[in-house]
Amino acid sequence: MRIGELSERTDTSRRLLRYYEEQGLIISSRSPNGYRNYEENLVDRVLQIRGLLDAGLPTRIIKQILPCLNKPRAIHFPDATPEMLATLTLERDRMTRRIDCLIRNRDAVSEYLDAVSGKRG
Amino acid sequence: MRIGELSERTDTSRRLLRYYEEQGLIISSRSPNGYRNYEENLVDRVLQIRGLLDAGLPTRIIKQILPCLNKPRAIHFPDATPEMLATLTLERDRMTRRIDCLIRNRDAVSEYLDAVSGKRG
DNA sequence: GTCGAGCCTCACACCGGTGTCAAGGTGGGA
DNA sequence: TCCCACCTTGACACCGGTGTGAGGCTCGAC
Repeated sequence: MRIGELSERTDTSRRLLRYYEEQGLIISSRSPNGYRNYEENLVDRVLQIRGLLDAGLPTRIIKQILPCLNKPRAIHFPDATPEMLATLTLERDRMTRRIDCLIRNRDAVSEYLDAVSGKRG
Repeated sequence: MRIGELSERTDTSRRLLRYYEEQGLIISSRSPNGYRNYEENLVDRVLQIRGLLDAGLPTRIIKQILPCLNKPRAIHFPDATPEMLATLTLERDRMTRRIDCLIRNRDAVSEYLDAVSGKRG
């Protein structure tokens, strides 16, 4: 599909899609006329990227993480250098801390909302 | 305590502490000489702010959330306007989605790491 | 052939979080 | 008294994610 369709289906501006490509997060083939061509699975990938970005990860980390997140994961391990594994481990731990922190605060907000809605009203 | 101590204890630059104050996330009294004075509990609060920022929330949202996260929560409900409750509800849901997304991806990374470490090595 | 929609690249601009530096006040110890 | 560490405000600058617009090409429909 072309960029317009991908843009609509992922609710992501064309600008951003080009940016993600520039950052190496997604790839596209080109038609003879220079138009980008996207595979069907890019839809999911873009949504995943958005989610990770929204979760606070920078593109350069996402770029490292994405290759591990493909479906037939166990089959074609990319060439995992020790540094990359270290980065991934580090990042996984960061994510865990982030998750814990988010959960704590989400629950606090939730409790608060419950309390407010439940009080004398 | 003064800004230097708070900075050390929270591992946060003085610059950022002033910025957080400027954004209304923390408050300080002033000594006659103009120096900022911080209460003991600011340490926890700053750490919480850092966590939320790191989790991807912008300061203006954190500012709204923080008042709900104080210890004697059930006691002094701040004046919760309907708009604010709506914002909080919205943000809570965003946090939940973020959490889910982070967990999914964290687990995927984790699985990948497990697979790599477990394969023929 | 021409018009419009969609695509291309390039570039400037914004905003939020943060670093850094300048110029200056404060205050305790040698 | 002087020095140094610490504080103040203010400004400029960066980086990453994103918007926007200019100038130009492509392609299908009329």
